[in-house]
Amino acid sequence: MDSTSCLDCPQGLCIHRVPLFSSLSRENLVRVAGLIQHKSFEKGAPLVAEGDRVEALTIINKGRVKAYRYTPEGREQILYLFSQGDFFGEQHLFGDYRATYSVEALENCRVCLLTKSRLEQVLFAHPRVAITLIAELGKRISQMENTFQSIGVRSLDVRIATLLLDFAAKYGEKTPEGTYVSLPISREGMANYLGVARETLSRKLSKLENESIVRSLDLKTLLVKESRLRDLAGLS
Amino acid sequence: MDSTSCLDCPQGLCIHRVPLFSSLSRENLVRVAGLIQHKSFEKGAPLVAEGDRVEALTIINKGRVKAYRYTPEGREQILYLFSQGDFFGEQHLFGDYRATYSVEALENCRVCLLTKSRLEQVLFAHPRVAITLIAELGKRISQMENTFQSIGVRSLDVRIATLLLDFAAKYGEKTPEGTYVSLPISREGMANYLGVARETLSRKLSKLENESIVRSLDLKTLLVKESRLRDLAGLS
DNA sequence: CGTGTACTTGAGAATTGTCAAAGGCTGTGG
DNA sequence: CCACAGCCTTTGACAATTCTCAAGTACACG
Repeated sequence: MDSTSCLDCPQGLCIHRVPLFSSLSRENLVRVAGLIQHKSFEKGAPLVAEGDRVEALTIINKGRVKAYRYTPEGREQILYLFSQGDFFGEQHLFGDYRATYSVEALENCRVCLLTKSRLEQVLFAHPRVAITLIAELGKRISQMENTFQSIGVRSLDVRIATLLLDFAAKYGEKTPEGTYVSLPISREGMANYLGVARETLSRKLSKLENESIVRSLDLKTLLVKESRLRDLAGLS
Repeated sequence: MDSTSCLDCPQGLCIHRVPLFSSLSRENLVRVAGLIQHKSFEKGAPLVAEGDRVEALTIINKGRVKAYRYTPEGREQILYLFSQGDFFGEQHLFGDYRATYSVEALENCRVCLLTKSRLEQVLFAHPRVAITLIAELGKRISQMENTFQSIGVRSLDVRIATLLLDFAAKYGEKTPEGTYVSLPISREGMANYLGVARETLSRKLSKLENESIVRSLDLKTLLVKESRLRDLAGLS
């Protein structure tokens, strides 16, 4: 849990990889970098707890994290999976000031932190960054709309195919035999994400395995045939 | 479908009611007002069609509209219901440039339009507005997270209670006998919104009526007991 | 006052949830 | 290196919920 300025970054300016600041010139990038702090978290460590006061925008530099809440019934509901270049916390900086979800490291990770006042400073000085931020939020909203729609879809098979395709796009590596997907979460996590029982997901995955559409190599690794998933998802 | 500047607004500056511009001084409000155009739409008229090129941020001035898509199965999936003070189109101004959903007037309505270039102009000149916009987007994301979670909730009864409470908060009028809710959409619309069959929603509403939790006065008007819905929704 | 649309209700089929038991992987300690 | 404990996952059987199809009813509109 060390905390250092971005200027001390071993590989130089890490924020050049953050899309949020892509509109900045090298000079301004250096200036912004000076405002950023770093932290590292070990697998399983909490980055934010629901109800916490949020002080900073967090940008993922390395590793994956999950954002989740507990439902009234005590089930963990995953809202987001963030990885390199993603950010979170912006809703709570200019609004309620309290985190509405918890965030936990799924792997060892490193993040950039930009406090509220420093972010405001950046936004005032660089309107282009504000517009990029607005665009990024728009993208996130669009993604949520897609998720939302796929939930409205009655068929669970379609929703599962869609989820696997999302994972393949984000965490997959294409090979001639298919796409190797490194799953960020357990079956239980996926089931909760989809809002179904763990057992139901198991059965559906088994069915897909029988049909040679996916193959479970490892609990955290799946070999999937994207083209056949697309058929199922109705995208074709 | 007349189109006039906001300065010609009958009741003076209508944008003073738009939260987005709440940070502006009267003077700047007048300046921004000059950049805004108006349009009126009759009930049933399309404001945007999916796939259209989006040229302007649209702010609802009067009336209600629905934003929706068609699922692959041909079902209409409602994504948002917007009413006075709400806005839409921002995702498509700084990103894909194409609308990812259609918008239709549910009642006669009037809207304010701010074109992309003019909005950028405003955001550059008034960083405070950009921050307000970011905050508003954050709020919308939070709402979507809530919706998302309530869909993750297995029990349909809970989801229905939550929806009715949302409607009561937005479109309800409290009286000693309960809250009179003017429903913006049909039963079919609600069912699609929840992602269930029309018939299932009917049955659930009948059950709620038997338990004297809601009373259907009219297809578009419901008398609901909010406290009992809150019990059902598990909020209490 | 009819006609069409939207809504409600019923019955059986299909899907999913729940509970219980068995299987498999991981890590620790002998 | 093996045995075992603990946890996650899978499978099975049955219960509960929801969907689909079909018929009947209420309401809005011309």
